[in-house]
Amino acid sequence: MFSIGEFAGLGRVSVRMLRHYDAIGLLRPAHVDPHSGYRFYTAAQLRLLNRVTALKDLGFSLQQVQTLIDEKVETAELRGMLRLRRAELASRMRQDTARLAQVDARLRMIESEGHMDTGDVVLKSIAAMRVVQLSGTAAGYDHPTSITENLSPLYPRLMELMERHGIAMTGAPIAWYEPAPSEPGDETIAVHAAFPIGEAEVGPDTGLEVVTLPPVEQAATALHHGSMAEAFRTGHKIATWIDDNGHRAVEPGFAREVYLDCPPDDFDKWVTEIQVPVTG
Amino acid sequence: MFSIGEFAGLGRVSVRMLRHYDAIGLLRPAHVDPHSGYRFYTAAQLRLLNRVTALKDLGFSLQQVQTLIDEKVETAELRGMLRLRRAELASRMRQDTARLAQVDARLRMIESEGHMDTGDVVLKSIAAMRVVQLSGTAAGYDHPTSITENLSPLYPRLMELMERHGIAMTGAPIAWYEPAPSEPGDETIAVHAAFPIGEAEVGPDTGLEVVTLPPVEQAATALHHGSMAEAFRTGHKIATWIDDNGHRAVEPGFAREVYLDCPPDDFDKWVTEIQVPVTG
DNA sequence: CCTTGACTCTGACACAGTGTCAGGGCCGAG
DNA sequence: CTCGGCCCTGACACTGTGTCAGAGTCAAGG
Repeated sequence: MFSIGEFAGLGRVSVRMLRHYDAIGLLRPAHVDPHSGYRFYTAAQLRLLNRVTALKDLGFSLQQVQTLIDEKVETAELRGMLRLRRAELASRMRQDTARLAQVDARLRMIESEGHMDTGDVVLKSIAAMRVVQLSGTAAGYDHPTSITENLSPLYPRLMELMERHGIAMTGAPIAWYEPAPSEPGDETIAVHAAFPIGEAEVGPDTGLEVVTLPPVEQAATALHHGSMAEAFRTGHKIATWIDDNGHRAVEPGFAREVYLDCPPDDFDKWVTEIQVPVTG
Repeated sequence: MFSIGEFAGLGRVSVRMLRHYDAIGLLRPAHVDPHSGYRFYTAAQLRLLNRVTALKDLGFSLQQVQTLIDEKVETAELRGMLRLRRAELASRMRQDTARLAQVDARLRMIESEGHMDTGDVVLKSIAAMRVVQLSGTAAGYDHPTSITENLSPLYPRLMELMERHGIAMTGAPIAWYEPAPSEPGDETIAVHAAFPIGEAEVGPDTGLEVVTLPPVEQAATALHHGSMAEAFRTGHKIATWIDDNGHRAVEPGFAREVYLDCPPDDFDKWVTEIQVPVTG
C-alpha cells in the first residue's frame, strides 16, 4: 500500500493527476480511508497507471485511454483507433512541417533583410461560389493595361443587366482569368467580371453567364491596397511567398481578385484580395 | 464597412473568434454602433486580420500574436521569438515522430499477433537517489541463480546494519548491477543491494557503502509480477519494446530493479519494477 | 501528551481557444 | 406589422494541469 505521494513518485505522475484520475474514474485508489479520506494504492495498480501513461504518451486523450482500458476493446476496433490516431499524428506532423518551413522562411528573411514581412500573405480555402458574369479577352498577364481596359467596362454593363433583371448581388465583385490561346503560343487570356448571387434564379435570355466558380482548397491570398495598376506588386509578393514556403502555384493562373473596397473616386484607396490557388 | 458576419467570411474566421479578438483587444472593430452594439469592420482591417491568422498559423498563441502586432517588436527580439518557436516546433515534431513510431509498432503487433500488448513498458525518467548499499559479485547476467544467490543474502545484513545505526529507509529496496570483469572477456558482474536514505547522515565505520545513484534521463521500465526467477521474461519484454520503438539500451546494463512489493512468504506475488536506461 | 512539520484532503480558479446555447435586440423585405 | 436572418451579451463546456487556501491527519520527537 502506497500513499498518493509515494505512488505518484513511483509512476512519475503528479499527485494532482492521480486525484483527477480518481475523479473521472480512470484509476480509483485500491483503498480510501473512510475517516481521513486518504487514498491508498497497491503495487499492482502501478501496472494500470503505467498503462495509462503509456497510452497517454501515444497521444490518446484520457477519455480514449479510459475506453481502451476498461471497456475491453475489440481488436478490430482497437486497430481502428490506432489507425485514426496514426492519421491524426501524421496530419499534425504535416502541419508542423509546414509551420516550421514558414518559421524558417521568416528567419531567413530576417537574417538577410533585417526585418520580417508582416505576414500579409495567408493561406486560406475558398468556397464554391455561384456568380453571374460578363467576359472579355485581354492580351496576356504581362499586359496589365490590356487587362484593365478589357475588364473595367464589363462591370457597369454587368450591374446594369443585373439591376434590369432584378438579380441581387450577395458579395463583392470578383475578377478571374483563364488562358484562352487562339493558337499555340498565344498568350491571350479570358477575363471575367463577376458578382456572387447566391441561389438567385436567372432567366435564360438575360445576356448574363451564370457560372459556379469551383472551390479552392488552398489559395495563397494577400490584400492589395491601392490602384490595380500596381497589383503586380502584390502578385509578386504572393509569388515570392509561395516559393519561400515550398508551395507551388496551380498554373496556369486561375487567380481571382475580389474587390473589397473600391471607392470610385480614389483608386489609391482600393482594397483588393488577390487569390492564387496553390498545391503542397 | 462589413458586418461581423461578412468580415468573418472574408477572413475565414468564425464570428465567435472575431468577438473574442475584440474582447481581448487583439482586433477591435473599426466602428461599433452605439445603439445596437453591432460591430463593423473595414476592408483595411482585413489586412490586420490576415496578419493575425498568419501569425497564428505559425503556431503563436494569441498573446504572442498580440505582442508581435501591436508592440512593434525589435528585430532582435523577433528573431528570438522565432527561434524559440522553431525549437518548440522541432521538439514537438520529435515527440510526434516517437509517438508515430510507437503507434506503428503497436499496429504491427496487432497485425502479426492479433492483439496488442497492453502497454506495460513505459518510458520514464529517474531522479538521482542517495542510498546505502552492500555489494557482491555474480557470475553474469546469464546466470540468474548466481545473481539471486549473491544478492538475496545482502538484504538481511543491510537491514540489520541500518537498524543498528539508526538509518531510516525512505523508499523501496533497489538492486542494481554493473559489469566487473576481473580480466577481459570475463562476464562477472557486481551486484548491489540498496535502500534509499534521503539526506540522512551515515557514520564512516558502519560497514555500509553510501552511494548516489545517478539520475537517468530515460529508462524503459516495466513491472514484473511474480518471482524474480522469472524476471528474464519481463527483461525480454522490455528489450523487445526498446527495439520495436527505435531506442537503444545503454549498455552495459546498468539496469535497476525496484522491489515494490515483496511479501516474504509468497514469491509469486512480488512486484518489481525493472528499469533499463535507454537513449534515443 | 503536545508540538511540529510533512502530507493529505476538498474545492476552487486559472490557462487557451473554440463551440454552442439561451434570451433577447435589430433590420430589411414583404 | 411580422418574419427570418443577423447580431448582441453572457454563460457553460471541453482538456489537462498547476496552484492556492483552509483544514484535517499522521508520525516523530520532546
